[in-house]
Amino acid sequence: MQRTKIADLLRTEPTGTTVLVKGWVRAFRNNQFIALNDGSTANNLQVVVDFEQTNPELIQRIKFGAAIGARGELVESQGKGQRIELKVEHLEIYGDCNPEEYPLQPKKQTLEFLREQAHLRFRTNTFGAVFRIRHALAFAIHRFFNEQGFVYLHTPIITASDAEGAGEMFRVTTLDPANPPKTEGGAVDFSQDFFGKAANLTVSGQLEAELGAMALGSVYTFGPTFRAENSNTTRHLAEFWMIEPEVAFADLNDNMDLAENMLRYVISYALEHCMDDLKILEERLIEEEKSKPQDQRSEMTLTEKLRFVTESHFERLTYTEAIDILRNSNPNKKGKFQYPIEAWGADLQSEHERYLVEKHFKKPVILTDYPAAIKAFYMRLNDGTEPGKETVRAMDILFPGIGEIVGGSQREERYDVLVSKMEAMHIPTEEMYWYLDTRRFGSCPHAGFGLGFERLILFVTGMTNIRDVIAFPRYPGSAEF
RNA sequence: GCCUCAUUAGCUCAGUUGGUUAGAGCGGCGGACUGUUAAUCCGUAGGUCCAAGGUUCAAGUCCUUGAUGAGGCGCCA
Repeated sequence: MQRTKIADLLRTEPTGTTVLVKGWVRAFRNNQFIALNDGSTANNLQVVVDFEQTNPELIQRIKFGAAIGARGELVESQGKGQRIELKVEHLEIYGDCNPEEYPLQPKKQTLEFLREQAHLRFRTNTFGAVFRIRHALAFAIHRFFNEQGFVYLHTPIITASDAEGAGEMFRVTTLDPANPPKTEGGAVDFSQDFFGKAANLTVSGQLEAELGAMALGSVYTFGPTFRAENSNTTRHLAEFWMIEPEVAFADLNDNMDLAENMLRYVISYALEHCMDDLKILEERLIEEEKSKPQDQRSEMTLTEKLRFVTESHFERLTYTEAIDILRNSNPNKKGKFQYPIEAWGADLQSEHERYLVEKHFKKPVILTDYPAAIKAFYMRLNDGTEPGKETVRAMDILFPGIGEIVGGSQREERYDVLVSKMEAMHIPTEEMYWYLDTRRFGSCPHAGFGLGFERLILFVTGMTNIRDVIAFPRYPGSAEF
Protein backbone atom coordinates (compact mmCIF):
# COMPACT_ATOMS: atom_id res chain seq x y z
CA MET A 1 0.00 0.00 0.00
CA GLN A 2 1.20 3.51 -0.91
CA ARG A 3 1.70 5.87 2.00
CA THR A 4 -0.16 9.18 2.07
CA LYS A 5 1.44 12.35 3.36
CA ILE A 6 -0.21 13.95 6.35
CA ALA A 7 -0.41 17.34 4.62
CA ASP A 8 -2.62 15.74 1.95
CA LEU A 9 -4.71 13.75 4.44
CA LEU A 10 -5.54 16.82 6.52
CA ARG A 11 -7.04 18.44 3.44
CA THR A 12 -9.39 15.53 2.76
CA GLU A 13 -12.77 14.56 4.19
CA PRO A 14 -13.06 11.68 6.68
CA THR A 15 -14.46 9.19 4.17
CA GLY A 16 -13.72 6.00 6.06
CA THR A 17 -11.19 4.88 3.48
CA THR A 18 -8.14 2.96 4.59
CA VAL A 19 -4.83 4.82 4.36
CA LEU A 20 -1.21 4.26 5.36
CA VAL A 21 0.77 7.00 7.09
CA LYS A 22 4.40 7.04 8.19
CA GLY A 23 6.04 9.53 10.48
CA TRP A 24 7.50 10.30 13.90
CA VAL A 25 5.70 10.29 17.24
CA ARG A 26 5.33 13.81 18.67
CA ALA A 27 3.17 12.76 21.62
CA PHE A 28 1.52 9.62 22.96
CA ARG A 29 -1.31 10.39 25.36
CA ASN A 30 -3.43 8.11 27.43
CA ASN A 31 -2.00 4.95 25.83
CA GLN A 32 -4.29 5.75 22.89
CA PHE A 33 -3.54 8.97 21.07
CA ILE A 34 -0.45 9.39 18.90
CA ALA A 35 0.28 12.84 17.50
CA LEU A 36 2.07 11.87 14.30
CA ASN A 37 4.21 14.24 12.23
CA ASP A 38 5.82 13.38 8.89
CA GLY A 39 7.36 16.77 8.06
CA SER A 40 4.97 17.47 5.20
CA THR A 41 3.17 20.01 7.37
CA ALA A 42 3.47 21.65 10.75
CA ASN A 43 0.26 19.89 11.77
CA ASN A 44 0.07 16.44 13.30
CA LEU A 45 -2.34 13.66 12.49
CA GLN A 46 -4.05 12.05 15.48
CA VAL A 47 -3.57 8.30 15.25
CA VAL A 48 -5.80 6.35 17.63
CA VAL A 49 -4.61 2.99 18.97
CA ASP A 50 -7.03 0.50 20.53
CA PHE A 51 -4.77 -0.37 23.44
CA GLU A 52 -6.93 -3.25 24.63
CA GLN A 53 -6.56 -4.98 21.25
CA THR A 54 -2.85 -4.17 20.80
CA ASN A 55 0.20 -6.08 21.98
CA PRO A 56 1.44 -4.28 25.17
CA GLU A 57 5.04 -4.70 24.01
CA LEU A 58 4.22 -2.76 20.87
CA ILE A 59 2.46 -0.04 22.90
CA GLN A 60 5.55 0.19 25.09
CA ARG A 61 7.65 1.07 22.05
CA ILE A 62 5.53 4.04 20.99
CA LYS A 63 7.83 6.71 22.40
CA PHE A 64 8.40 10.36 21.63
CA GLY A 65 10.58 10.50 18.50
CA ALA A 66 10.01 6.91 17.32
CA ALA A 67 9.43 6.32 13.59
CA ILE A 68 6.23 4.39 12.96
CA GLY A 69 3.82 3.41 10.23
CA ALA A 70 0.08 3.15 10.80
CA ARG A 71 -2.58 1.73 8.53
CA GLY A 72 -6.24 2.28 9.25
CA GLU A 73 -9.48 4.02 8.56
CA LEU A 74 -9.68 7.79 8.24
CA VAL A 75 -12.64 8.88 10.36
CA GLU A 76 -14.19 11.95 11.88
CA SER A 77 -12.62 12.64 15.28
CA GLN A 78 -14.67 12.22 18.43
CA GLY A 79 -12.35 14.57 20.31
CA LYS A 80 -12.34 18.35 20.06
CA GLY A 81 -8.81 19.26 19.01
CA GLN A 82 -8.92 17.93 15.46
CA ARG A 83 -11.32 17.32 12.58
CA ILE A 84 -10.12 13.90 11.48
CA GLU A 85 -8.11 11.03 12.88
CA LEU A 86 -6.78 7.63 11.90
CA LYS A 87 -8.23 4.54 13.58
CA VAL A 88 -5.35 2.08 13.65
CA GLU A 89 -5.76 -1.42 12.22
CA HIS A 90 -2.07 -2.16 11.86
CA LEU A 91 0.89 -0.51 13.56
CA GLU A 92 4.57 -0.92 12.73
CA ILE A 93 7.67 0.50 14.44
CA TYR A 94 10.47 1.40 12.01
CA GLY A 95 12.86 2.94 14.51
CA ASP A 96 12.72 2.97 18.29
CA CYS A 97 13.66 6.10 20.20
CA ASN A 98 15.00 5.62 23.71
CA PRO A 99 13.71 8.54 25.80
CA GLU A 100 16.48 8.12 28.36
CA GLU A 101 19.07 8.96 25.70
CA TYR A 102 17.17 11.15 23.22
CA PRO A 103 18.22 14.79 23.73
CA LEU A 104 14.89 16.23 22.57
CA GLN A 105 11.97 16.33 24.98
CA PRO A 106 8.28 17.00 24.46
CA LYS A 107 8.57 20.44 26.02
CA LYS A 108 10.04 23.85 25.32
CA GLN A 109 13.78 23.78 24.83
CA THR A 110 15.93 26.84 24.31
CA LEU A 111 17.19 27.81 20.87
CA GLU A 112 20.72 27.77 22.29
CA PHE A 113 20.38 24.16 23.39
CA LEU A 114 18.84 23.16 20.06
CA ARG A 115 21.68 24.91 18.22
CA GLU A 116 24.00 22.40 19.87
CA GLN A 117 21.67 19.65 18.60
CA ALA A 118 21.41 21.05 15.09
CA HIS A 119 21.32 17.52 13.63
CA LEU A 120 18.09 16.87 15.54
CA ARG A 121 16.48 20.29 15.72
CA PHE A 122 14.58 19.86 12.44
CA ARG A 123 12.28 17.63 14.48
CA THR A 124 10.93 20.51 16.54
CA ASN A 125 7.92 22.60 15.54
CA THR A 126 9.97 25.78 15.39
CA PHE A 127 12.75 24.48 13.16
CA GLY A 128 10.35 22.48 11.01
CA ALA A 129 8.54 25.74 10.34
CA VAL A 130 11.76 27.70 9.74
CA PHE A 131 13.11 25.26 7.18
CA ARG A 132 9.83 24.81 5.32
CA ILE A 133 9.64 28.61 5.06
CA ARG A 134 13.28 28.79 3.98
CA HIS A 135 12.45 26.40 1.16
CA ALA A 136 9.35 28.37 0.15
CA LEU A 137 11.32 31.62 0.04
CA ALA A 138 14.05 30.06 -2.11
CA PHE A 139 11.43 28.74 -4.50
CA ALA A 140 9.62 32.09 -4.60
CA ILE A 141 12.86 33.90 -5.45
CA HIS A 142 13.51 31.63 -8.41
CA ARG A 143 9.89 31.98 -9.50
CA PHE A 144 10.02 35.77 -9.27
CA PHE A 145 13.13 36.07 -11.40
CA ASN A 146 11.91 33.48 -13.86
CA GLU A 147 8.67 35.42 -14.33
CA GLN A 148 10.73 38.58 -14.89
CA GLY A 149 12.79 36.89 -17.62
CA PHE A 150 16.04 36.61 -15.67
CA VAL A 151 18.67 33.94 -16.34
CA TYR A 152 19.96 32.05 -13.28
CA LEU A 153 23.74 32.30 -13.61
CA HIS A 154 25.98 29.99 -11.59
CA THR A 155 28.99 32.08 -10.68
CA PRO A 156 32.09 30.31 -9.36
CA ILE A 157 32.53 29.35 -5.73
CA ILE A 158 36.30 29.20 -6.08
CA THR A 159 37.84 32.40 -7.35
CA ALA A 160 41.43 33.40 -7.97
CA SER A 161 40.83 37.11 -7.79
CA ASP A 162 41.34 38.70 -4.40
CA ALA A 163 40.68 42.17 -5.65
CA GLU A 164 37.01 42.52 -4.89
CA GLY A 165 37.60 43.93 -1.45
CA ALA A 166 34.33 42.64 -0.04
CA GLY A 167 35.99 41.04 2.97
CA GLU A 168 38.51 38.55 4.29
CA MET A 169 38.64 35.34 2.27
CA PHE A 170 39.09 31.64 2.95
CA ARG A 171 42.13 30.27 1.13
CA VAL A 172 41.62 27.22 -1.10
CA THR A 173 44.80 25.21 -1.55
CA THR A 174 46.17 21.71 -2.02
CA LEU A 175 49.66 22.68 -0.86
CA ASP A 176 51.09 20.86 2.17
CA PRO A 177 50.53 23.32 5.05
CA ALA A 178 53.50 21.87 6.95
CA ASN A 179 55.90 22.21 4.05
CA PRO A 180 54.66 24.49 1.25
CA PRO A 181 56.90 25.29 -1.72
CA LYS A 182 58.65 28.64 -1.29
CA THR A 183 59.81 31.30 -3.69
CA GLU A 184 63.37 32.59 -3.55
CA GLY A 185 62.11 35.41 -1.37
CA GLY A 186 60.74 32.92 1.18
CA ALA A 187 57.04 33.45 0.48
CA VAL A 188 54.68 30.55 -0.23
CA ASP A 189 54.89 29.80 -3.96
CA PHE A 190 51.29 29.62 -5.10
CA SER A 191 52.35 29.18 -8.71
CA GLN A 192 52.82 25.52 -7.70
CA ASP A 193 49.34 25.33 -6.19
CA PHE A 194 46.41 23.51 -7.85
CA PHE A 195 45.20 26.51 -9.88
CA GLY A 196 48.66 27.90 -10.55
CA LYS A 197 47.87 30.86 -8.34
CA ALA A 198 46.34 31.65 -4.97
CA ALA A 199 42.64 30.80 -4.83
CA ASN A 200 39.86 31.57 -2.39
CA LEU A 201 36.20 30.93 -1.70
CA THR A 202 34.04 33.61 -3.25
CA VAL A 203 32.87 36.63 -1.26
CA SER A 204 30.43 37.72 -3.97
CA GLY A 205 29.30 36.64 -7.40
CA GLN A 206 28.61 40.20 -8.44
CA LEU A 207 31.56 40.86 -10.71
CA GLU A 208 30.93 37.64 -12.66
CA ALA A 209 27.20 38.39 -12.71
CA GLU A 210 28.00 41.71 -14.38
CA LEU A 211 29.80 39.81 -17.14
CA GLY A 212 26.66 37.73 -17.72
CA ALA A 213 24.34 40.73 -17.62
CA MET A 214 26.34 42.43 -20.39
CA ALA A 215 25.03 39.80 -22.82
CA LEU A 216 22.08 38.03 -21.26
CA GLY A 217 20.52 41.30 -20.13
CA SER A 218 19.09 40.24 -16.79
CA VAL A 219 20.79 37.61 -14.65
CA TYR A 220 20.82 36.59 -11.01
CA THR A 221 22.96 34.40 -8.84
CA PHE A 222 21.77 32.44 -5.83
CA GLY A 223 24.51 30.56 -4.07
CA PRO A 224 26.77 30.22 -1.08
CA THR A 225 29.13 33.03 -0.16
CA PHE A 226 32.03 32.98 2.28
CA ARG A 227 33.52 35.64 4.53
CA ALA A 228 36.43 34.90 6.85
CA GLU A 229 35.60 37.89 9.04
CA ASN A 230 35.74 37.42 12.79
CA SER A 231 32.15 38.60 13.12
CA ASN A 232 30.31 37.62 16.27
CA THR A 233 26.79 38.92 15.87
CA THR A 234 23.25 37.63 15.39
CA ARG A 235 23.33 38.77 11.73
CA HIS A 236 26.61 37.39 10.34
CA LEU A 237 27.77 33.98 9.14
CA ALA A 238 31.04 32.76 7.64
CA GLU A 239 28.99 30.83 5.06
CA PHE A 240 25.72 32.32 3.88
CA TRP A 241 23.53 32.38 0.78
CA MET A 242 23.22 35.45 -1.33
CA ILE A 243 20.97 36.46 -4.20
CA GLU A 244 22.59 38.91 -6.62
CA PRO A 245 20.61 40.18 -9.61
CA GLU A 246 22.37 42.26 -12.24
CA VAL A 247 20.48 44.14 -14.98
CA ALA A 248 21.77 45.82 -18.11
CA PHE A 249 20.31 49.16 -19.18
CA ALA A 250 19.03 49.75 -15.64
CA ASP A 251 19.69 52.70 -13.36
CA LEU A 252 19.43 53.00 -9.58
CA ASN A 253 15.68 53.68 -9.65
CA ASP A 254 15.08 50.52 -11.70
CA ASN A 255 17.27 48.69 -9.22
CA MET A 256 15.30 49.91 -6.21
CA ASP A 257 12.02 49.03 -7.92
CA LEU A 258 13.32 45.54 -8.64
CA ALA A 259 14.46 44.97 -5.05
CA GLU A 260 11.26 46.31 -3.58
CA ASN A 261 9.08 44.26 -5.92
CA MET A 262 11.08 41.13 -5.24
CA LEU A 263 10.87 41.51 -1.47
CA ARG A 264 7.13 42.14 -1.59
CA TYR A 265 6.66 39.20 -3.97
CA VAL A 266 8.49 36.63 -1.86
CA ILE A 267 6.97 37.80 1.43
CA SER A 268 3.50 37.59 -0.15
CA TYR A 269 4.37 34.10 -1.36
CA ALA A 270 5.20 33.05 2.21
CA LEU A 271 1.93 34.55 3.48
CA GLU A 272 0.01 32.63 0.84
CA HIS A 273 1.75 29.28 1.17
CA CYS A 274 3.23 29.02 4.67
CA MET A 275 0.45 30.19 6.97
CA ASP A 276 0.53 27.08 9.20
CA ASP A 277 4.25 27.52 9.76
CA LEU A 278 4.00 31.29 10.20
CA LYS A 279 1.30 30.78 12.84
CA ILE A 280 3.59 28.47 14.81
CA LEU A 281 6.35 31.09 14.75
CA GLU A 282 3.88 33.85 15.56
CA GLU A 283 2.65 31.95 18.63
CA ARG A 284 6.25 31.40 19.66
CA LEU A 285 6.95 35.14 19.48
CA ILE A 286 3.80 36.01 21.41
CA GLU A 287 4.88 33.62 24.19
CA GLU A 288 8.36 35.12 24.17
CA GLU A 289 7.04 38.68 24.35
CA LYS A 290 5.11 37.88 27.51
CA SER A 291 8.37 37.82 29.43
CA LYS A 292 9.34 41.28 28.17
CA PRO A 293 8.36 44.60 29.73
CA GLN A 294 5.32 46.24 28.10
CA ASP A 295 7.25 49.00 26.32
CA GLN A 296 9.58 46.53 24.60
CA ARG A 297 6.80 44.42 23.10
CA SER A 298 6.20 44.84 19.41
CA GLU A 299 3.06 46.54 18.24
CA MET A 300 2.40 44.03 15.47
CA THR A 301 2.27 40.25 15.34
CA LEU A 302 4.52 38.44 12.86
CA THR A 303 1.92 38.09 10.13
CA GLU A 304 0.73 41.67 10.63
CA LYS A 305 4.31 42.83 10.23
CA LEU A 306 4.71 40.83 7.01
CA ARG A 307 1.41 42.12 5.59
CA PHE A 308 2.46 45.64 6.48
CA VAL A 309 5.62 45.27 4.40
CA THR A 310 3.79 43.81 1.41
CA GLU A 311 1.33 46.70 1.49
CA SER A 312 3.59 49.68 2.13
CA HIS A 313 6.06 51.42 -0.13
CA PHE A 314 9.58 51.61 1.17
CA GLU A 315 10.71 55.08 2.19
CA ARG A 316 13.41 56.35 -0.19
CA LEU A 317 15.80 59.10 0.79
CA THR A 318 19.39 60.10 0.20
CA TYR A 319 22.22 59.71 2.65
CA THR A 320 22.39 63.51 2.90
CA GLU A 321 18.69 63.75 3.82
CA ALA A 322 19.17 60.97 6.37
CA ILE A 323 22.06 62.85 7.98
CA ASP A 324 19.83 65.92 8.33
CA ILE A 325 17.06 63.90 9.98
CA LEU A 326 19.54 62.24 12.32
CA ARG A 327 21.30 65.48 13.19
CA ASN A 328 18.01 67.07 14.23
CA SER A 329 16.67 63.95 15.97
CA ASN A 330 15.96 63.87 19.68
CA PRO A 331 18.49 61.15 20.53
CA ASN A 332 21.21 63.13 18.75
CA LYS A 333 20.35 66.40 20.51
CA LYS A 334 20.11 64.69 23.88
CA GLY A 335 23.38 62.86 23.35
CA LYS A 336 21.72 59.44 23.35
CA PHE A 337 23.67 58.16 20.36
CA GLN A 338 26.89 56.43 21.19
CA TYR A 339 28.25 57.93 17.98
CA PRO A 340 26.78 61.45 17.66
CA ILE A 341 26.04 62.67 14.14
CA GLU A 342 28.35 65.56 13.42
CA ALA A 343 29.75 65.95 9.93
CA TRP A 344 28.53 64.81 6.54
CA GLY A 345 30.62 61.89 5.32
CA ALA A 346 30.61 59.61 8.33
CA ASP A 347 29.32 56.08 7.89
CA LEU A 348 25.99 55.40 9.58
CA GLN A 349 26.14 53.13 12.63
CA SER A 350 23.59 50.44 13.48
CA GLU A 351 21.96 52.74 16.03
CA HIS A 352 21.35 55.40 13.35
CA GLU A 353 19.88 52.93 10.89
CA ARG A 354 17.65 51.53 13.62
CA TYR A 355 16.45 55.01 14.55
CA LEU A 356 15.47 55.80 10.94
CA VAL A 357 13.69 52.49 10.36
CA GLU A 358 12.15 51.72 13.72
CA LYS A 359 11.49 55.16 15.19
CA HIS A 360 11.34 57.81 12.48
CA PHE A 361 9.73 56.13 9.45
CA LYS A 362 8.49 52.90 11.05
CA LYS A 363 8.82 51.00 7.78
CA PRO A 364 11.51 49.70 5.45
CA VAL A 365 13.83 52.45 4.28
CA ILE A 366 16.04 52.73 1.20
CA LEU A 367 19.03 55.00 1.64
CA THR A 368 20.72 56.20 -1.55
CA ASP A 369 23.65 58.26 -2.76
CA TYR A 370 26.23 57.57 -0.10
CA PRO A 371 29.58 59.38 0.06
CA ALA A 372 31.93 57.82 -2.49
CA ALA A 373 34.67 57.48 0.11
CA ILE A 374 32.79 54.88 2.19
CA LYS A 375 31.55 52.70 -0.69
CA ALA A 376 33.01 50.18 -3.14
CA PHE A 377 35.00 51.06 -6.26
CA TYR A 378 32.44 49.77 -8.79
CA MET A 379 29.62 52.12 -7.76
CA ARG A 380 28.72 54.86 -10.22
CA LEU A 381 29.95 58.34 -9.34
CA ASN A 382 27.16 60.91 -9.32
CA ASP A 383 27.53 63.77 -11.79
CA GLY A 384 27.77 67.40 -10.63
CA THR A 385 28.59 66.91 -6.96
CA GLU A 386 30.75 69.38 -5.01
CA PRO A 387 34.43 68.45 -4.78
CA GLY A 388 34.96 66.67 -1.47
CA LYS A 389 31.28 65.75 -1.37
CA GLU A 390 31.23 63.19 -4.16
CA THR A 391 28.51 60.58 -3.85
CA VAL A 392 27.80 57.29 -5.57
CA ARG A 393 24.59 55.74 -6.86
CA ALA A 394 24.39 53.22 -4.07
CA MET A 395 21.38 52.02 -2.17
CA ASP A 396 20.91 50.06 1.05
CA ILE A 397 17.56 48.64 2.09
CA LEU A 398 17.11 48.67 5.85
CA PHE A 399 14.54 46.45 7.57
CA PRO A 400 13.25 46.75 11.12
CA GLY A 401 15.08 44.42 13.49
CA ILE A 402 17.50 43.23 10.81
CA GLY A 403 19.27 46.32 9.54
CA GLU A 404 20.78 46.07 6.10
CA ILE A 405 19.04 43.35 4.11
CA VAL A 406 20.00 44.56 0.62
CA GLY A 407 23.03 46.45 -0.62
CA GLY A 408 23.22 47.53 -4.24
CA SER A 409 24.21 50.15 -6.73
CA GLN A 410 24.20 51.39 -10.26
CA ARG A 411 27.62 50.32 -11.57
CA GLU A 412 30.26 52.63 -12.94
CA GLU A 413 29.99 51.99 -16.68
CA ARG A 414 32.56 54.62 -17.80
CA TYR A 415 35.94 52.99 -18.40
CA ASP A 416 38.08 56.03 -17.55
CA VAL A 417 36.19 56.85 -14.37
CA LEU A 418 36.32 53.22 -13.24
CA VAL A 419 40.06 52.88 -13.87
CA SER A 420 40.90 56.05 -12.00
CA LYS A 421 38.77 54.96 -9.04
CA MET A 422 40.42 51.54 -8.98
CA GLU A 423 43.82 53.14 -9.01
CA ALA A 424 42.84 55.50 -6.20
CA MET A 425 41.59 52.54 -4.13
CA HIS A 426 44.66 50.39 -4.93
CA ILE A 427 42.73 47.73 -6.88
CA PRO A 428 45.12 46.06 -9.35
CA THR A 429 43.71 46.85 -12.79
CA GLU A 430 45.85 44.28 -14.68
CA GLU A 431 44.39 41.38 -12.71
CA MET A 432 40.89 42.71 -13.30
CA TYR A 433 41.26 42.97 -17.09
CA TRP A 434 38.23 40.74 -17.60
CA TYR A 435 36.04 43.06 -15.55
CA LEU A 436 37.36 46.16 -17.28
CA ASP A 437 36.73 44.57 -20.69
CA THR A 438 32.98 44.97 -20.11
CA ARG A 439 33.61 48.72 -20.02
CA ARG A 440 35.90 48.65 -23.05
CA PHE A 441 33.54 46.73 -25.34
CA GLY A 442 29.87 47.71 -25.53
CA SER A 443 29.60 49.13 -22.03
CA CYS A 444 26.20 50.28 -20.86
CA PRO A 445 24.51 51.57 -17.72
CA HIS A 446 23.65 48.67 -15.45
CA ALA A 447 22.75 48.00 -11.84
CA GLY A 448 22.34 45.23 -9.32
CA PHE A 449 22.17 44.34 -5.67
CA GLY A 450 22.93 41.64 -3.13
CA LEU A 451 20.27 40.21 -0.86
CA GLY A 452 21.32 38.23 2.19
CA PHE A 453 19.05 35.19 2.06
CA GLU A 454 19.35 34.37 5.76
CA ARG A 455 18.52 37.97 6.70
CA LEU A 456 15.35 37.71 4.65
CA ILE A 457 14.48 34.48 6.47
CA LEU A 458 15.14 36.18 9.81
CA PHE A 459 12.60 38.83 8.91
CA VAL A 460 9.94 36.45 7.61
CA THR A 461 10.23 33.93 10.45
CA GLY A 462 10.72 36.46 13.26
CA MET A 463 13.76 34.49 14.44
CA THR A 464 16.45 36.72 15.94
CA ASN A 465 19.69 34.78 15.51
CA ILE A 466 20.94 34.09 11.98
CA ARG A 467 22.44 30.79 13.19
CA ASP A 468 18.89 29.49 13.61
CA VAL A 469 17.75 30.02 10.01
CA ILE A 470 20.51 28.05 8.25
CA ALA A 471 20.64 24.29 8.78
CA PHE A 472 24.29 24.00 9.76
CA PRO A 473 25.71 27.42 10.61
CA ARG A 474 29.38 28.23 10.15
CA TYR A 475 30.82 31.01 12.30
CA PRO A 476 34.10 31.71 14.10
CA GLY A 477 35.05 28.66 16.13
CA SER A 478 32.22 26.52 14.82
CA ALA A 479 31.88 24.12 11.88
CA GLU A 480 30.08 21.24 13.61
CA PHE A 481 28.02 18.73 11.60
C1' G B 1 38.67 41.88 17.57
C1' C B 2 36.31 44.84 21.76
C1' C B 3 32.53 45.38 25.86
C1' U B 4 28.78 43.15 29.20
C1' C B 5 26.48 38.95 31.27
C1' A B 6 26.12 33.79 32.10
C1' U B 7 27.73 28.35 33.08
C1' U B 8 24.19 24.23 39.36
C1' A B 9 20.10 17.18 37.74
C1' G B 10 18.45 14.97 30.89
C1' C B 11 16.01 20.24 30.04
C1' U B 12 14.55 25.19 32.23
C1' C B 13 15.97 27.47 36.52
C1' A B 14 16.15 28.78 42.32
C1' G B 15 20.13 28.65 45.88
C1' U B 16 19.86 34.80 51.07
C1' U B 17 25.72 37.93 54.33
C1' G B 18 30.74 32.52 52.58
C1' G B 19 28.34 28.22 57.27
C1' U B 20 25.38 21.32 58.54
C1' U B 21 23.03 16.53 54.11
C1' A B 22 22.44 21.63 47.11
C1' G B 23 16.29 22.40 45.80
C1' A B 24 11.86 23.04 42.33
C1' G B 25 9.17 22.42 37.73
C1' C B 26 9.32 19.71 33.42
C1' G B 27 11.40 15.25 31.30
C1' G B 28 12.79 9.85 32.54
C1' C B 29 11.44 5.30 35.12
C1' G B 30 7.36 2.29 37.91
C1' G B 31 2.13 2.24 38.79
C1' A B 32 -3.14 4.01 38.28
C1' C B 33 -6.70 5.97 34.82
C1' U B 34 -8.58 5.25 29.67
C1' G B 35 -11.55 10.18 24.22
C1' U B 36 -6.57 12.55 25.36
C1' U B 37 -4.89 17.74 23.35
C1' A B 38 1.66 20.75 27.31
C1' A B 39 -3.49 14.68 29.45
C1' U B 40 -4.25 13.82 34.75
C1' C B 41 -3.07 11.40 39.64
C1' C B 42 0.45 8.55 42.98
C1' G B 43 5.43 6.92 43.68
C1' U B 44 10.72 6.98 42.39
C1' A B 45 15.77 7.55 40.64
C1' G B 46 18.91 11.29 39.06
C1' G B 47 24.53 16.20 40.91
C1' U B 48 32.68 16.14 39.08
C1' C B 49 27.75 23.09 41.17
C1' C B 50 32.25 24.47 33.44
C1' A B 51 37.91 23.66 34.34
C1' A B 52 42.48 24.74 36.87
C1' G B 53 44.63 27.53 40.55
C1' G B 54 43.99 30.82 44.90
C1' U B 55 41.81 33.35 49.58
C1' U B 56 39.45 31.24 54.09
C1' C B 57 38.47 27.48 60.02
C1' A B 58 34.81 26.89 55.99
C1' A B 59 33.58 28.21 48.77
C1' G B 60 27.99 26.47 44.41
C1' U B 61 28.72 31.55 46.66
C1' C B 62 34.83 35.63 46.91
C1' C B 63 39.56 36.35 43.62
C1' U B 64 42.78 34.98 39.09
C1' U B 65 43.29 32.51 34.49
C1' G B 66 41.12 29.62 30.76
C1' A B 67 37.00 27.20 28.04
C1' U B 68 32.07 27.46 26.30
C1' G B 69 27.46 30.08 25.50
C1' A B 70 24.38 34.59 25.06
C1' G B 71 23.67 39.80 24.02
C1' G B 72 25.77 44.46 22.19
C1' C B 73 29.53 47.02 18.97
C1' G B 74 32.78 46.96 14.60
C1' C B 75 33.16 44.57 9.45
C1' C B 76 28.76 43.59 6.11
C1' A B 77 24.54 40.53 3.28
